[in-house]
Amino acid sequence: MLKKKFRLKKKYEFQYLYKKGVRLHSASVTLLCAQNKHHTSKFGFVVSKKIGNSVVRNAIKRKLRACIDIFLPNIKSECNCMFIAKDTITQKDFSSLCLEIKGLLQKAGIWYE
RNA sequence: AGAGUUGGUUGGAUGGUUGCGCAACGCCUUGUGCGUUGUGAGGAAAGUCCGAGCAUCACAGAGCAGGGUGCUUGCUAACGGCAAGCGUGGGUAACCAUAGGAAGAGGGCAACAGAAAUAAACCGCCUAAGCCUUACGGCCGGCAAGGAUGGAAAUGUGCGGUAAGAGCGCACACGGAAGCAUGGUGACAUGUUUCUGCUGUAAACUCCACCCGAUGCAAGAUGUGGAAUCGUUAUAACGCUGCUCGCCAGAUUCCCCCAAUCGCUAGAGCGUUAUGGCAACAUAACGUCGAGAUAGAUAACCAUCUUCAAUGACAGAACUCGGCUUACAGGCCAACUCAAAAC
RNA sequence: GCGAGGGUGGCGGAAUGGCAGACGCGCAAGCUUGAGGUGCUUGUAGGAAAAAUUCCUGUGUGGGUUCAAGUCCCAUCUCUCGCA
Repeated sequence: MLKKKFRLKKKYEFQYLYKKGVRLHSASVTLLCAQNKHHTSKFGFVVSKKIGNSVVRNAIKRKLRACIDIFLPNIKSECNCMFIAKDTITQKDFSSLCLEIKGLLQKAGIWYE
């Protein structure tokens, strides 16, 4: 699970990403990312009310956080990333979601082996 | 064994590994740190439909308007909740449903159909009295028994009565109102006497009785720099309520900042036992402390046990309680009803 | 968390408790034209029956009040909006 220091918290951070972030899409997730001035990368997760009730939404957020926790050593620092879930995400299981996010990070150019 | 009714209960347990929130303690490299220990969602946490606490708003106040409730007695901090009853309706029954005061305070509405819709005469029935006519019959009239309709046509049956008829009279039945008696705390029930035959609608307005000040933790408290406008002994700008009164000397807007800290969890709390009560519930004693986040923590995997099964339902605290309503895989328990084979 | 408003033909959108679907758009058929457009007329909720026509179901869903409910009351589902 991802610790709090790696998470996006403030509203202005989210607003900045919505305005300036680079958008990349996959089947069930949208990634927005941009450079930041800190030493660490930060991650935010957005799941809208349309996707399901609170139990479903919390479960999706947990899965996404677990995913990033696994990939954290392979991700470049100094980058803010936001993941927006689409409604198709409810049919995905954990392993295929991980592959999808790995592909997105590679597309964004912030992945290194 | 079948069909069914009602109520209650449960919503896995233990251990391990990897993680997350909060609290306490410890460490040193003093911070977006590490370690140890403890603790960490529900029966509905949900819907936000009611009722309270708490907070702010003249001094929390008055009147009007507006809103709510509506059989009785009790319970409760309070309630539109609950319990026990009453009346009415449904069901073979167990049982279920029930916003159930007033239409004699007042107006309003009742489409279409029908002669007529809250009072009547289209068809119909009748020529006894009066007038005309030799007579048949007609005029003047009388009647509301029968008849298309409709949710509703003014109580039903029989006898008398009559020209024809009619609660016009009588008997019985069915209501309604008032009085009295008995039982019950009461709603009401039973009996009886007198009068009486009145359309429905208040979940439309209304009347009657009772209740309600407004806003909600995005309440509010602490802290915080600058600018502008309005007001300052008055008919009070602004605010308290929609309006009127009454009260208040500071108020409003914009920019900046933190989305800071507090509020934030020991409470009408929970469990057991005893006593009182048909019950809801109350009282006493003993024990107990069980989340407090703020982009928002509870998860994943494994093993063992209980189990038909546990991989499985509905579903995630956001100031806190009491209810109501709705969603829900499966399991368990209790009480009762109907039909009837067989014994 | 707190609060407010809506749901009616294929679409938008009316309707005082009284024959549900005004009106507009769209669609279909006919007339007009050499042909098309425009214009005019008629029809158009769904289902069943060969047709005239008849029957049944229809205002998000389920109950209730009423003779009668899109309308009044209760519960519920869903959509939209506001409040720092």
